[in-house]
Amino acid sequence: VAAWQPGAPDSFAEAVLEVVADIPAGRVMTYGDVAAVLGSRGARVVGQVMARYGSDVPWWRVIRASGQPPVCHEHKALEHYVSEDTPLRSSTGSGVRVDLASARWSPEIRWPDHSNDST
DNA sequence: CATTTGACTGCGT
DNA sequence: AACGCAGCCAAAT
Repeated sequence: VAAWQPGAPDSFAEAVLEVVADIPAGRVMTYGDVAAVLGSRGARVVGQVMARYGSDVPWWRVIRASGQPPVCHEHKALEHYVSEDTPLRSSTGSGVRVDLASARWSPEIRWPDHSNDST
């Protein structure tokens, strides 16, 4: 991980990896949101990047607009959700749905960190 | 350079 | 609520 230099995205993929890597535990973002943060609407492009380079980033924090992790990866993602205490919305019986109403996170927020303040 | 492919999304049936 | 169809966008072939 951290094989790329922050602030110097060579490609759309690099930018995606940065945003995904910025998602804290217990929070999730939809592909469309990540794409929107990058100033693009290529939700599928984000997914495509994840499929190729996502193996090095917390991809389970990036889900579909339906609140479900990528197909074929729902089970693995669920393991991470329960491990990160991600706000789920339905039972773990059939379909892992994340509570986007609460788990949705914005990379612009940045958690209140005033450990270094300079006036 | 043109075509094809998706870890997607939103709407209609 | 589930399934199908068309739109979008950047990368890979």
